[in-house]
Amino acid sequence: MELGERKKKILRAIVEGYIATGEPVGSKTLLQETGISVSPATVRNDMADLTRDGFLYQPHTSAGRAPTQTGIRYYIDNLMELKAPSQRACDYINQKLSSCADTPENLLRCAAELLSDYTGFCAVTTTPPSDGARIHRIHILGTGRHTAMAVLVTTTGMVRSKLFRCNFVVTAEITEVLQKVLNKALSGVPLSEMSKPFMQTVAASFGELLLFTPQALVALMDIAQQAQEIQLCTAGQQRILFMPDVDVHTARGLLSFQQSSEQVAKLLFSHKNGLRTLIGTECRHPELLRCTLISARYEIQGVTAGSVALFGPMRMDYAQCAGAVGYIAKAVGNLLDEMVDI
Amino acid sequence: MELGERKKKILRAIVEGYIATGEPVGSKTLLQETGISVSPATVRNDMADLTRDGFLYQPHTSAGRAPTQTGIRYYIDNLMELKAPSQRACDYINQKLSSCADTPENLLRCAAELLSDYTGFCAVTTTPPSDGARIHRIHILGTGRHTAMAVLVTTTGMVRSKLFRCNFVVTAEITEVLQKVLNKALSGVPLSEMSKPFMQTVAASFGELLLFTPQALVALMDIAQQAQEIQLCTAGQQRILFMPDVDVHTARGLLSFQQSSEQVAKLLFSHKNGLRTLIGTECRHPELLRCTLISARYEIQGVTAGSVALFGPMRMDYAQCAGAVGYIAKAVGNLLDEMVDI
DNA sequence: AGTTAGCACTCGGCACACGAGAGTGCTAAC
DNA sequence: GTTAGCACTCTCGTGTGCCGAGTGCTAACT
Repeated sequence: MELGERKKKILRAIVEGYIATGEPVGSKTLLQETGISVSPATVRNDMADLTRDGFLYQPHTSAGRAPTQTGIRYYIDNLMELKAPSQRACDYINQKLSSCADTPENLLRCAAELLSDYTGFCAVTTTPPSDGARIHRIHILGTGRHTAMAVLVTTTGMVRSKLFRCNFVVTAEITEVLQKVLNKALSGVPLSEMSKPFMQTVAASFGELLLFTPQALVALMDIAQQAQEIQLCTAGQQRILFMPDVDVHTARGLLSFQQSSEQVAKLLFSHKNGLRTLIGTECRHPELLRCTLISARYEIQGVTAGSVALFGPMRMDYAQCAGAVGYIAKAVGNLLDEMVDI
Repeated sequence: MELGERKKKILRAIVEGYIATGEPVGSKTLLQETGISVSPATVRNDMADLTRDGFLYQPHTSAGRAPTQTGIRYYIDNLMELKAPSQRACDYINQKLSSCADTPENLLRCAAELLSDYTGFCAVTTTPPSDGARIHRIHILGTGRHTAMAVLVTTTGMVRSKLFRCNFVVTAEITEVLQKVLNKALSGVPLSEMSKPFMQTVAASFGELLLFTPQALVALMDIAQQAQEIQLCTAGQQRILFMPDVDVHTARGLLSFQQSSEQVAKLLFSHKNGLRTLIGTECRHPELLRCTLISARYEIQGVTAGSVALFGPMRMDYAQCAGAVGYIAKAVGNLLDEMVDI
């Protein structure tokens, strides 16, 4: 729906006023706080139209107007001006992120913390998905008399490790042989193929070595499994209880929702690129009915990869928060670009 | 203070009634639900005494009595019978714990989850402190063109790793030499000595190799640092919002408190062995004013090590929860005993 | 046709009162 | 030391009345 200029101004003023105070905005206060020079009655007429068309609602007859979800959506799509973080904030963010850029996990943890600190809401970042990653190299190290460590390096540069117990005494000779055999058998194998049946056929080919390999194979399978899962970094969950307009019920819902990593990952990956804001029912999840989710996909080498996201209440400074999410997603992408190294 | 038998019975009935219902208990209901065969008036007299002595309080004149913190403390110390988990629950716990007993971290994460699931409250476990641990062995692996991985095995069997970037191309020859040199220089060194000045003197002794070692040394220093810190595993934080009698203020306090790992670790390690229950102000922390903390130290090879703990509301089934904390701490200790392997 | 002034109207929030019910403390008798 | 009886206190839910903010409508104006 196309709105007239004045109605746009009024809608914008109401959305921003409501965001700032949490109170429905009346025709009189609206005129005081904007430069619009018409009478309150005119504003009321426009407000009545906007209410009829679903952009505003009245909590009760003698209250002002607050924006509906539709109204906020229109504001975001047509009226809002994205606010990038200030120069000082950008400098701070870049400096912090660079200092954590040793591994992707660390960088993403740091990014989540920064975003949460900056906005005061709950931030979530994801590692890049490992689509099509293959096994690049395997290391086997002895770490104890009966324990060893399997390290898996993928073609995407990801490194994951896992300890496993052995029912034989671990010696340098054995780990060396194991490592050689495993690399020979598994180098180049896609992570997605590291299934139980496949491992059994691999194990069958080991002949007399079979005695020493089972635990290592199980560990490698676990690592491959785990490496394919998207890792989530969450920061500022405790802030959920400090968010404006968040009642216990909403807080419970949001916390419960975030307990399921799969659920969160699925939601964050349900848009393909750029910045997206979902408000209330747009999240398509009953537990997020009163929440906002702002998320951005970051890119590595020009390809859409992981996600940077912010969970907040329905009433938030969308312009500022979306600006921050977008900025941090870009920064994370750039740093991960530099990190690619195989 | 020594109480008469009937008063003990009455206090116990009030504490347990209050725990079960959350409502102050009246003289009449008390008689209905216990086998005490005296008149309500007698009970009222005793209740008046118990109130005067600080064990009970009245929210208002026409309400029954609820236990004060002093009353609950007396109940825990003198009246309560610890309830161990049922045979079935024990079997379940043991089976779950065994299946996670590959690394101490995993086991403790699993223990926290079990404790939280069993009680419905928020559980925290800690890894054993690494007092006096020394470097047992160091592995250096190439993981990318410019990245490598340092793995540190301590004399206590702990294994920790960290990736680091190198400003030279990482080859098998270099990692092998590095590993040899680092092991020679650092094996047997206590983690607590891995400080910056010490590392500088070590670096100085490397001669021409100096070019290749700085990043590895920094990584090892970081690992040593990190390995000396107590790791906390927290489970069921989202349950804080579902606990009975927990208002938003208390929930905020508890969540904020748990944000600081040092703070939590300090509190958990402030008793030396066995089972401890702290209620309300006994926690000596304003944010835990309305909370209960039940914690137990587990032992490895007969020596007090880490801690298993439960954060809950003031009103909880102390007998059951303390029983569970105690049981799981024992189970964790036993499994860690078996895991020691150097 | 759009804008404005005026005015009656609606409704939430607050204060207050009132009765019912639960549970007590006190007194006098056992 | 224990008990029965009774008056008392306090919370909670309900109902009433008033205030004020903000509206919608109508009629007049540009």
